[in-house]
Amino acid sequence: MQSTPARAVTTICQALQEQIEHGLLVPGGKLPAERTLSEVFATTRITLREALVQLEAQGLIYREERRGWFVAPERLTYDLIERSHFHAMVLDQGRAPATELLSARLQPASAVICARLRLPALSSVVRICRLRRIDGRGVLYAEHYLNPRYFPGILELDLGQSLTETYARDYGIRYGQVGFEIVPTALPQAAANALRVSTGSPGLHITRVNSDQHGHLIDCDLEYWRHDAIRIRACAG
Amino acid sequence: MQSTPARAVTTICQALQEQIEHGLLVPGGKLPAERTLSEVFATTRITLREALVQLEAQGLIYREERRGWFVAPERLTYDLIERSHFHAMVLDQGRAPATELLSARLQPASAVICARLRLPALSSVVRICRLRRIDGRGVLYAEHYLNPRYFPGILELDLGQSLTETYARDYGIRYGQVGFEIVPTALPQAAANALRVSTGSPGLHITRVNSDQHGHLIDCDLEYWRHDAIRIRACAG
DNA sequence: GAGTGGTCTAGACCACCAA
DNA sequence: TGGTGGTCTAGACCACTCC
Repeated sequence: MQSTPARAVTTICQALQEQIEHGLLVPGGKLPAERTLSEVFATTRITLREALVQLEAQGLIYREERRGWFVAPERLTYDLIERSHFHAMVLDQGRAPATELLSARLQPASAVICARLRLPALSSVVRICRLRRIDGRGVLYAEHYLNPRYFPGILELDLGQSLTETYARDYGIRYGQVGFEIVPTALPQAAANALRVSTGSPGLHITRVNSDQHGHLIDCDLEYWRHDAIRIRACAG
Repeated sequence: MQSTPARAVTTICQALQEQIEHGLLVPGGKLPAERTLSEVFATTRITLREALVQLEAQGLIYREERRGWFVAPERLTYDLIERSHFHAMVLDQGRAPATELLSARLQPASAVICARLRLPALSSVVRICRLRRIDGRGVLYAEHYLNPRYFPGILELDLGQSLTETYARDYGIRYGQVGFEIVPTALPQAAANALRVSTGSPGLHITRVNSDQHGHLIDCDLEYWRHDAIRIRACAG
């Protein structure tokens, strides 16, 4: 059937996959060192790494820059329609969310952001960069861009919390229409660094453009997810 | 700023990226041979290939099994809300669609399909496998599973056409509610073969579960897209 | 049949993480 | 400081594509 006569890489993938599926390697657990594994499978590190990269692409294992390889936990389900925010979503699914504020400041908007928010050239926007974790593992790097007109003084608030809740509590703003754009691509430098992922590894880029209950474009956010950490759901019709 | 002192791989990526963005390499065009490129950049094939794989992950270039590397065309925009079908979508975006029927038959449903279509164990389903192309390039491998109860005699019809139109024309069935599930993962063997992609390369897996205008679950399809060929849009609220 | 990509070997050095 | 992962070298053979 299969013309390929059992590649070394394939054999290694299957062996590891079997061990993982049978629970001999637990989610979040660390794999043995690459050199050890390459001895176990009687091959070179290069070949072994190719197998690991393939399992990484499948989402079965993941890598932490310079720390090693780990068994991937279950994906988070992200429902496009039931607009929940990160903390609630993660809690609902029995996991522990955390948010780390990386930076927040007022700055000139890039051309891309001006277009998304329909702002004139050289407008200022509030830019908030955050890292989100599930059970301690960084899964999402997000850049929020807010139209400052709707959010006076927001830089003084606690931005480690849910923005959705801050909007409602401090500004009386709730989300109305939301536009999504989902693109599978490599993680850009900033996202890769924050997620401690090697540069150029596959990721999922989600752009959200948010309007409030009155139809004003209030903000947008650029989300970069580890590709193995997410499953998107939606219902239409 | 950047602690890394300009890796060889990074340098190569930037050089190629620049050439592509400035149109010296046109979409669909073939890159020079790997050995040629490795000489141009004064490095080994292994290192050069790593750079190519990274550009592939970014969606800038793609590979055709044993045929070489090519510059990736623009992505197709797939709108979850405006339920259009493949042919119409592709035409609307000024491209040329094509569909190739790979197989079609009645067979016992797998457990996964039974669950999706809420069928009892060991039910039979119609399974239709197709390859879809844009401007001649294979971008989507799709497996359709139809509840045969709603589609008597469908295996006798021309399945190279739009199923959506066949449903409407021959069975008076239109789509009602549709459920989506989107998961970034490696392409499985069958999809990789059909798309002439190397096994285990990254892809996007979309599962659709379709109801008709009366709310009956009529079919589902498992779609496997080249990760660089698609951009998903949706609007909610 | 020539050339290409797919696969694999057998090393090496460095930077960083953990102990 | 030892071990790990990140990166790179300099080859090799095979199967397939394309001429």
